[in-house]
Amino acid sequence: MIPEDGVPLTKPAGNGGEISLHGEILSRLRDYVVEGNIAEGARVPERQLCEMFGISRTPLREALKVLAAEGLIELLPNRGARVRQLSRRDLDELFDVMGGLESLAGRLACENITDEEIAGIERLHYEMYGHYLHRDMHNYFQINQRIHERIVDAARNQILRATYANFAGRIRRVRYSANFARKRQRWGEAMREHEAILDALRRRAGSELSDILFHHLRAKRAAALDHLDEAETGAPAATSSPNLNS
Amino acid sequence: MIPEDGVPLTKPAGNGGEISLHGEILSRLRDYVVEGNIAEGARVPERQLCEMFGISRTPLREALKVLAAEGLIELLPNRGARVRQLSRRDLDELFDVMGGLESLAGRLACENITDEEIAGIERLHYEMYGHYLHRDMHNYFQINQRIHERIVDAARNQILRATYANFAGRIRRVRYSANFARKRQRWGEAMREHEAILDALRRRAGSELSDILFHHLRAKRAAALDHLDEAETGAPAATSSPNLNS
DNA sequence: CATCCAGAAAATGAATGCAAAAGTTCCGTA
DNA sequence: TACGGAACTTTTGCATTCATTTTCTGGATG
Repeated sequence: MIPEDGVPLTKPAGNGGEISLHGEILSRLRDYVVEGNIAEGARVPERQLCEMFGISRTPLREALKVLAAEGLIELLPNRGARVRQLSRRDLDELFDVMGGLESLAGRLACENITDEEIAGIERLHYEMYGHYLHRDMHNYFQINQRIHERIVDAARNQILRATYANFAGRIRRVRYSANFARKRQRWGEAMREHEAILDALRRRAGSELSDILFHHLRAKRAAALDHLDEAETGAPAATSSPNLNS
Repeated sequence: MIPEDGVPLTKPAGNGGEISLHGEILSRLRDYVVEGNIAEGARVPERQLCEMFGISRTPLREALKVLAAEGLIELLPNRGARVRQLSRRDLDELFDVMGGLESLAGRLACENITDEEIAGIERLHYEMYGHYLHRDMHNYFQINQRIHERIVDAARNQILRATYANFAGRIRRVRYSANFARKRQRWGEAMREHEAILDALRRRAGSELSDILFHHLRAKRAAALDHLDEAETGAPAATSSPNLNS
């Protein structure tokens, strides 16, 4: 009658050291798909992946079911799995949900964040500002992500954190290809919004920060999807030939 | 190079007519767990469920992996699956995420809802008010849920809808057992909040509705978890008096 | 009497097997 | 040549099998 203990596994977000083969395969396959190793809409070759991972079909198929539940792939009956192709509508929806989650994170962060954490975010902010001044898009983007992650961390909500990570994974490919910062105007706006975010955070103004973050994500969405429209309507067949002019 | 079409299956939320055995089992098993047929923290008997559903272990185990990813159960390596026991902290977090999702739903609903839909919600509201006056808790609760679902529907975001359904399933058992409405005071407050919700919806005041809904859920959370504390410790805990600053 | 350990029984995790469905090839016909 | 369809190959979905691990049982030992 001893209350049994045990460490739960199978976190939604991939953790480092998996024990079960299933968990290991799940993480690796998720990364494999998120990193874009399979074209959107293309088949997920079961047998081939089995050879690649050196396992049998059973654990791989279990991982496929989970990835399907996560929305990364879709299962067609008797026709196997395909990498999910995100429509314009899907992206709209995903960005909005991300906006809602960040909005929530900001609100909760205002309830829980410490002065030290705010100071840390401020440091990141100024670092990011430096990249902005130098037009260093890549590093700007990196720091930007880290700031948002810090806010999510400060929300002190593991479930929110896991959910956020899940959705972030689903749009990661698009986010990278978006490169919204190409537009000077938008970039400047984003910086100003980030200053407002910091300000609201300092004042622990939860509702206000919630609002700012939602609109901030909306602006990101617009930039990212406008870019998508350009790529799609401009040259249908061109898969990777963006004109890098500004 | 032919763009292949096909109807995606494997929706996160269970739909009516499943085709694959796996999907069918997933839905049925999810319902089975959510409805509380297995005690919290208890083992999920693989073999027994196989017999019950009349299938082999393979599709059942696939479903278990998915349910684990959804957070309904947890998998202990070499020791099988157990119904996830939600700690006080988990419940806090889940309610807050629900609050964030409803908050988002309200904001989006203000952008998209039609007058007809508002009229429909108004009818439900007055129906609910009738149940309130008659102290008919069960029907009050039913209508209450339907109103919140209507708002989520009006958000016009399928991903939000699916995510909301997922989390709603995870706390369903607690929500039912919560029976917050037992407390007269809280019940009256909830009614007033619902009037404010309707008002903000009519004015399409997105940010405002977002705020109201979050605090509405926070109040629900407090009521539900205070009730939990009573049940667990025997004495009402005075740990729930957070600063709900705006 | 409690504890520890060996062995049996059961459950788990993964591999393999098999029937059915989908996809492919190839040939006959208009 | 274009089309259709029959036969073959591949893939999928699920069942079954097998090696480990855990859990249960029972008895020996301090």
